[in-house]
Amino acid sequence: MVQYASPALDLSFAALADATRRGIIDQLGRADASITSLADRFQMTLTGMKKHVQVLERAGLVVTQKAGRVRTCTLGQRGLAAEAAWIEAHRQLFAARFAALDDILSDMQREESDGQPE
Amino acid sequence: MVQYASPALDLSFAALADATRRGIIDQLGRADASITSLADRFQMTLTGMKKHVQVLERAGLVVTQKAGRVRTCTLGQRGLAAEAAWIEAHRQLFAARFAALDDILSDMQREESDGQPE
DNA sequence: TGCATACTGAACCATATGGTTCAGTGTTTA
DNA sequence: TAAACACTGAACCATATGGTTCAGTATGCA
Repeated sequence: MVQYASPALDLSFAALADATRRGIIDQLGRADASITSLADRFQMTLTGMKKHVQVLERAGLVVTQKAGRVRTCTLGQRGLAAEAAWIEAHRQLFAARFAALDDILSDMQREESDGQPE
Repeated sequence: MVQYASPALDLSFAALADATRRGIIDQLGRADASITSLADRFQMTLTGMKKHVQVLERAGLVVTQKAGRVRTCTLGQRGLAAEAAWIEAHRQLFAARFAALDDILSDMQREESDGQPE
């Protein structure tokens, strides 16, 4: 497991690769929530939910704070900026590749029609 | 591992959660490549590279085709549209949550200054 | 024909992941 | 003060991941 690149993106994309965790982000977008309420909603043990929240926290997507006996989870201020940036940059890569392909295809078509005037 | 949501996003975010695989996408953005050339560039065995390519392929991000004895890898036409859509939608969620917090804070400030006129 | 190339598949390994249970610890509240 | 609540941590389990090696198979070229 050589590391030539962003461990931050590793962590956040891995965090997003699980439906439960994407659901937690959805949920926290509506309102802050305790571990217990999230565990209820996603039908999971407290321990299981805590692990998911920790994954999101390590990725910087969620922030938690303990007040008394309840730990409240909130969306992290960092947001999804870095992830959006990577995705957008590479969306253009995909698009450019297909544009290049289109060029080749239209070149081929031009050549073809050049060979057969009208 | 209950599944209430998009296994497609599970696959693609998981595929993106690895620096080598993000690097492969980078590379394929510049030019199509064989398994061998990718394995060379990322200093990995053929078998190891093949596994990465398979992960990308299962996620629909890469398409491969075998001609003779060489398998050529290309970016998939599907692109990163679904992933971009999810991220953008949730970026707004994050933003909205902080806008709400700002409102609360400015309310608090207003109340405070109301109590202490000039 | 025969050797080099390019991939493929099985088997293996260490570590990570997604979950559980059980046994705590610290906080509220009746 | 005692019971209920909210979380925490350790231990365990099955499966997935990221890699390897080794032994093929199929293709291309001299």
